[in-house]
Amino acid sequence: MTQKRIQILDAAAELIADKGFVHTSVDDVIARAGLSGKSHFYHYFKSKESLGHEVLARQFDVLAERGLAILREPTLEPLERVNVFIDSVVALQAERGGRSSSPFGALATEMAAMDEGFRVRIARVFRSWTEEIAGLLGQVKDQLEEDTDPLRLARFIVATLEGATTMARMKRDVSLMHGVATDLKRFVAGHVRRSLST
Amino acid sequence: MTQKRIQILDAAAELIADKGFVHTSVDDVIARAGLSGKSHFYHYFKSKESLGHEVLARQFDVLAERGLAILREPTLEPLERVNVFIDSVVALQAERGGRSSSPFGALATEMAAMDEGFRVRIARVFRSWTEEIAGLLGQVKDQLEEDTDPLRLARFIVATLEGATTMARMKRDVSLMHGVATDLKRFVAGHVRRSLST
DNA sequence: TGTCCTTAGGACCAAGTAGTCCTATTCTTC
DNA sequence: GAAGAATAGGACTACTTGGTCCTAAGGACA
Repeated sequence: MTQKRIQILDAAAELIADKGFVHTSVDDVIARAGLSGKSHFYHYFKSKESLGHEVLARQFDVLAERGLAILREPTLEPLERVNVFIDSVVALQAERGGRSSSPFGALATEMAAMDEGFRVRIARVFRSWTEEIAGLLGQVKDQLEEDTDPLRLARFIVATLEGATTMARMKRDVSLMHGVATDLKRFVAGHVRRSLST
Repeated sequence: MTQKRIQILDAAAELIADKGFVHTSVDDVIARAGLSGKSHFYHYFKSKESLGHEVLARQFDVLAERGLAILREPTLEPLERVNVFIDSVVALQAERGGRSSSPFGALATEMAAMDEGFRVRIARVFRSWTEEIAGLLGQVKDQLEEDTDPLRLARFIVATLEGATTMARMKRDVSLMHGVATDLKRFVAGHVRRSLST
């Protein structure tokens, strides 16, 4: 029952990642997902817009599955988790050959511009990542320099990852993400108290 | 003669920043620019697409030049120029009230997805900034820590600024860019040799 | 066997849009 | 004052697209 639904979601995700949401027609999705026609599609989704919402939500879920698992991994030191998280974003991007999506992508930008609902959803994704990381940093605040603001640092991390992703996609060069990740980890390390850092 | 053309370009830029390229109709542009009708518009532009190209090109020029002008400002110390550049990106975003406008905004992303030429154009802006910054850092390499890689650091700076811009736009909160900018400048300062930094 | 969900397929509508064409009037400029 | 460009305005075409509606066949399950 949900099987076909997921097929549709996947087909749509691919098409959108490729051509953007606006340039993906319902008929495209129907063809790609192997549906019989409009009625078949509308049997599963109320509208194209709701499809878009679900695609975004699903994309976030996929990323969240990986990302949040890392950020909550109890066997790792909090700061180490942040590092592994950074690497995982890079890895995910590399593995998808630069054509990712998710909030750390461009599809989001396009969708946000055309629909306020989408924008809000994406803003929420940014926030949840930021808060998750900030929470983690807050846990180890005693290990950080006194003037370190966990929230601000978290925002910085998220912003940089997002920027690196976009840059990599535009330049068609995933490799540069590694360099950015290296510096980003160093940036985080720079907030660790000197007395503890060695 | 070019006056009206510019009016049209400006009107289109505003509309596109607001609703995206696809959702901006030629009639919208006509209304906003105060033209008499289709014929009036097509008197100046060959097609909607060519209008899009020109709008984008114009924005890029303004932005790229603005950035490069700062990075090449001879009266400032190289490292100071980088700081001013960072601030200027923030200022630009703030001044436009978080509304699109950046080269990595809605239009650029949307167009990049559907047109290879646009993508290349965006990549070029990234590259010119990155190279300019890297060159600047290279000039003062003797003032920097030995393990500092100018190119990598330059990429980091550009990526972070881009990410912060996108995040600010999504969250409709320009203020968070200030925090990112502050941290970014501090990070750059952190690469200056200890013996020189005081 | 009967019921309900799924798949099929197509007709159709309403709306919006890019772009063409045609005719006039006004404004510049030589 | 004549020529050409700019402005005005509207009719009209061709096409795409989201979405509705209707009918009917196949499958699952009780």
